[in-house]
Amino acid sequence: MIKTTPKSDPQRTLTLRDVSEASGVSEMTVSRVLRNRGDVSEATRERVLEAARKLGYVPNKIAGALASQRVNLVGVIIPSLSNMVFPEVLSGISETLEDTGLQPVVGVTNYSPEREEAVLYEMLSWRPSGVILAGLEHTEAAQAMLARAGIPVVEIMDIDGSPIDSAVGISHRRAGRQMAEAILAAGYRNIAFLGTMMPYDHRARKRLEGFEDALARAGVPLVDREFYSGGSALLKGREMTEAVLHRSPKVDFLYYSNDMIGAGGLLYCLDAGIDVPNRVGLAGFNGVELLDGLPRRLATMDACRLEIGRKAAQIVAGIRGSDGSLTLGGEVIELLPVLQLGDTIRKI
Amino acid sequence: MIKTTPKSDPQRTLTLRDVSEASGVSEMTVSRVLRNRGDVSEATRERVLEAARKLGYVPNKIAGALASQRVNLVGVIIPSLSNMVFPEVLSGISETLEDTGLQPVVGVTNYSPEREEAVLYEMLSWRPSGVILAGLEHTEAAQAMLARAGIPVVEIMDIDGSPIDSAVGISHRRAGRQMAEAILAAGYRNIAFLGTMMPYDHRARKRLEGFEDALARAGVPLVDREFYSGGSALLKGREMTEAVLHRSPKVDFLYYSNDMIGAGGLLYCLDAGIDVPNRVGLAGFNGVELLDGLPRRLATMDACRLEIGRKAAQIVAGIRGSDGSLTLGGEVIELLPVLQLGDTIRKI
DNA sequence: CTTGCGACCGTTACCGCTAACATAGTGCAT
DNA sequence: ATGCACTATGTTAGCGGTAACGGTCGCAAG
Repeated sequence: MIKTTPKSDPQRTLTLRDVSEASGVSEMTVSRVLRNRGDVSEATRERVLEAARKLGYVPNKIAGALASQRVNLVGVIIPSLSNMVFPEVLSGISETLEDTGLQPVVGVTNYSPEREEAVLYEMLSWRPSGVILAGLEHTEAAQAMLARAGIPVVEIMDIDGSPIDSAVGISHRRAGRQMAEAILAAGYRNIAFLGTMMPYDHRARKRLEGFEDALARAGVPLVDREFYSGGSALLKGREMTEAVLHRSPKVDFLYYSNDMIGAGGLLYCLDAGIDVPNRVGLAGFNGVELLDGLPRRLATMDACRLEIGRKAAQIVAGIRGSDGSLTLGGEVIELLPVLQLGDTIRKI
Repeated sequence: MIKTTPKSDPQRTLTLRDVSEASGVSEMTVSRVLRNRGDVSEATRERVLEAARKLGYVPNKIAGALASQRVNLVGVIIPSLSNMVFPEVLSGISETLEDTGLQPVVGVTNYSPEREEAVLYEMLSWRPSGVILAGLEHTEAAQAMLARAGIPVVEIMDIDGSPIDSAVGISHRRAGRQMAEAILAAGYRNIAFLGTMMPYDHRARKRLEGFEDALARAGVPLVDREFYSGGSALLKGREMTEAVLHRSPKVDFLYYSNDMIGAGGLLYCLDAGIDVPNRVGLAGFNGVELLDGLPRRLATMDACRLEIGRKAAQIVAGIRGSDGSLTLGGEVIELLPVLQLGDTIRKI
């Protein structure tokens, strides 16, 4: 039986057969040429490429993936894009995925476990060759799906918990402790916390836990705390700072759950003529680039975002690290954030 | 012929057949249940759903898409994620796509036409049901691919040019002109421009063109200009502002190509004790949320980002707008940005 | 003159799912 | 009883590629 394609419709989307007919070889040979696989003579290779180019053929990866059982996609699931934190992780991921033939596909959950589950389901239904997702907390169904998927799963950002497969991140509890210790060492004793209210921002919660833990060990209670949700973080930082300083005048240190509200607080203090870091000290978390432009350098901790992205991508792609190490799965990689004192914690 | 699946391997990825065997109906019926299509009795529906749930079945969209020739993906191609502008457009897109069954898939070009072409090729090879991409400037090959693809194509952000299919955006030339007129009306006459150097940021270029055009018509030349690339925008804004004000002391207005460097400039001026807006006026572009937290409100123009995302998604999804209008393709929708004078242009 | 082998290219049988059509049962008016 | 409309389910034939294997041809070695 000879199959032919109707020449009539010029806008039909092209298939391998079109290229094969145009170049006088079999579909298989065209496929081989376009994938650079198997032996094809230089002459036919060029003939095929020429035909494909002229026709404007774009391969159908759907068919290809179904036939080969291989998909060059990696699902990346993150809580938010408006955070500046996650785009940076993404950079790390796509950067190292670039020369592996793998491609990241991003899904956003808005910090909702249910949305995460839905996004994950959708992604797995495209049979990606790996999944990278933020955090260690997921719905039961999501965990089951991941465990069943039979692909590398890397949970990033956080390592305080038990991963499904691999994990790359920092210990937020330890980060909170470290910051508390630095603050105590600088002599501050009336400390307040300002942060997000999001019930599902587990990492911010863990930082606060570590922070309070270290304070408690030194016998220093948290003097005040203030939470927010939504809105412009910079503005919220201003407002919350004003509120706390009015409500608790004796407060001498403000620990923010992220740099953005910390920056807002810093701007407020400078505006209000408050002596930073002597009257009040400030610290944030993340080490965002934005801070470089501020009048004073906010104390913060770098969360190793780029490096987390890189390592996670390496695991999914099965790449050796720069040190020659190969992570096969089931490993936990802890990165160590660096404390940057900046200009908003007084030197001892 | 009776097909059976080997029960041996418990980690084999599941197919419709597994669910069909587990629930005692044909694959087709399972397919119908899972897609909510066609008539299925309540009894079998529940039996099937139960079996699917218990097995942890995740459909294979690759096979489904190939068979049905329908893919619920929309390709979205943008220059950058670290700009805050594009995530907001994305929000608009995903928000309106949410209840259409369509799903956005994001690709990033880093302002490189070649990367855009590569990303587009990759995307089209997944046969999405629509493409949304930033700007009207693309490589020839990219334009050809889009024209051949036979799907809705929406070019966003900019309308100063000729679109392939549909376009939603603002006129950046006009935006530049409007800002120039407002600045002139406020009495400023020694105006400088500070912006990105990226050769492929066509929209910034067009704004500058419109800006200079309006100045020229009033017989006012641009006194100075300064370009940057890379680095922290806020910091660059500070540095560039300092450089310009030193080099051209008579400058009385600084027009920035985006709000981020504008904010840096504003912080510099406040630090340096420069009287804003009397000694020097400032204006940016975009209306980013960040600005709300600044000590003074920077003059800017809202670029209608959310609305652009929404409209673009509506076109791709074939949804009626809130006014009942239905865009079929080939239309250009111009949105009108709103000038916000803020506190950095003196009132007349 | 075979034989063997590698380079090159074609044939066949799927991949997992769905469109389209076919079939069996059921109730109801004729 | 007969036919018909309608519901609920099954059967068949692909979708557009690719893995695996088969064939052909030219040429050097036996």
